[in-house]
Formats: sequence, C-alpha cells, structure tokens
Amino acid sequence: MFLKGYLPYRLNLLAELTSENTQAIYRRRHDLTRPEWRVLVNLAEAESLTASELCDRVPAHKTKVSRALASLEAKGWLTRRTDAADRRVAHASLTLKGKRAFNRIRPEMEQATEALLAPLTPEERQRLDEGLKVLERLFGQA
Amino acid sequence: MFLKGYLPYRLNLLAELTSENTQAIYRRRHDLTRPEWRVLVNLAEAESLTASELCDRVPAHKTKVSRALASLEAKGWLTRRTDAADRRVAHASLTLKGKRAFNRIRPEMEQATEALLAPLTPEERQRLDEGLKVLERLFGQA
DNA sequence: GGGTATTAGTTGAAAATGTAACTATCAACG
DNA sequence: CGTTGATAGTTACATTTTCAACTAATACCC
Repeated sequence: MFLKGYLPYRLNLLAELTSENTQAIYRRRHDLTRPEWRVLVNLAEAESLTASELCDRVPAHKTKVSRALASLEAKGWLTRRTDAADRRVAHASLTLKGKRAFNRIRPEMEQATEALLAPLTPEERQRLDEGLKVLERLFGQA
Repeated sequence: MFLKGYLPYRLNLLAELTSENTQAIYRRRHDLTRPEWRVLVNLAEAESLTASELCDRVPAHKTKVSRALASLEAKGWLTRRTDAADRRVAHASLTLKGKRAFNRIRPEMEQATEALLAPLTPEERQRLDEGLKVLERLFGQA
C-alpha cells in the first residue's frame, strides 16, 4: 500500500487523531478557533507581541493572525496599542481576563494530552520524542 | 515554553511543513483537493470501494468523500454503479483515465517526499519511523 | 405486511481558510 | 522635500470545510 508508508499522510493522520480531544476543548468548551488558541498561548508566554511576531511564532499566515487578534480583542481578552515610533505596528497583550482564560484552558489541554498518552511507557515516549526531533531538526525548528 | 513541547502542536506543525511541497503538486499542478487525492489513491489500491469504505480508509467525513467522488466523477476519473442487492450503496472504481492520472501524479508525489527527506541518514529515518510507529500502535493504526 | 428505526449518501447554509488586493505608514534616494 | 518602493496589517472574495437536515432504501419487529 502506498499511503500507509507515506510520510505526509502518516503525519497528517497522527496530527488529526492526536488533536481530536484537545480541539474539542478549545473549540466546543471555550469557543476558540485554533489560530485564536495559539495566539492566546503565545501572548501568555511573551507578554506583548506584534501581529508579525505572532505570524512567526504561531505559525500562521497574517490573515489568520489578524482575525484571531480581532476576535480575542472583541472578547476583551487582549488589547492593542500602536507603536509610538512606527504607527503601522500594534503591540498586543493579554488583559487580566485573557490571562485568566488561558489559565483555565491550559490545564484542561495538558490533561487531555496526558490522558491520551497515558498508555505509553516512558521508553515509548522517549522513542516518539526522538523521532519527532529528527524532523524538527530537518526543518530547523529545534 | 508550553507549545513547543506540546505533542498536538508538534505533530500539526510537522504535518504542515511536510505537506507543503506535496500539496503543491496535487493542488496546483493537478487541481485536486486533498480529499480528492486521497480518494484517488485508495481507489487505485482497492479496485472498487463504496463511499462508506472510503470514509474509513481516507479517512474523512462522508461529506468530504461524497464531494470528492462527485468531483472525480465529473472529471471522468471514476464511475459509480449502484449495488444490486442494496440500492443505497454505490461502488466507485477508477476509469482508465483515472488510473492514468494516478500513475502520473504518484511518482511526482514520491519524488517530492524523497527530496524533502534526502538530507536524513538511514539511521535518522529509522528513528523517525520508530517514533511514528509508537503513536500508530497507540491509535490502533498499525 | 406496516410502522419505526437505521444506514448510505447528498445537499444547503454557516464557519473557516486561502489568495489577492487594499490602506496606511515608513524608508531610501534623488 | 517628493517620488518610489517596501512593510504592517486589514478587508473582500473565492474555495473549502463543517454541521445539520434531508432523501432514499433497508432492517427490525410486532
């Protein structure tokens, strides 16, 4: 069979299966899209970021980031202030409300992932991590 | 950092990066969506399949499969005949034209993937494969 | 058989995404 | 300065995906 051994297929399938539980959390329970969730995470970790910086980190195309920022701003989870030196640029940062939301969602996400991986032995987890690192090095992600 | 070590994120990112080149082939060069491409592959490997069987194999929701089948049928790449014993069911199979198309696209896909993985040593490929197998076993895919 | 529930597959509307064009601002160079 | 080109970010439109409702056919069960 062609597909079964085909790397992009294998990765896409595993990504989908792995994301199923976690997606349900941010989508259904907290009404966030994936770009919104990722923007939230990145802002929680970085204090203040511009849309361009978020594009690099999320990573995603600028339209996704733009819409995610607009939506999170509408929720009152972040504010933006334009840069004094370059008025094209806006710095986004989480409000207290946004930080609280992240602190509510994050443990649910970690718990769902941990539940998924629970059947794996430490040795298997190690093997999985090593395998992914091979690709991450290839893409310069690590 | 939370995201960087977070499995669903890592997998999704790697899946996207890995799929970039190959997507360009079936999308831009051959004007196929991903569901269409996957349906094509599965039919090429299985002679004849119903929509439900394709849903399991692709894998994808039935609306995606239904639309992919309609589109490939419109191209003249497959035909469907309704089952004699159960007239709800239709068996799809590739036409000669469809088989030729697959035989044109497939080597391009393999070549693109091989080009991507070219920098990896055999030992690294082995490590990657072992890592993915851990998850595939977890999901009962292997 | 006749009613009810399932199943196969399609369709329509809403949400999300991708692509390209657009606005506003800044930089560079005469 | 003033024109030209680049950059940050948004908006508009087309395509894709998702979700729910739908049609048609079969299975169940009395």
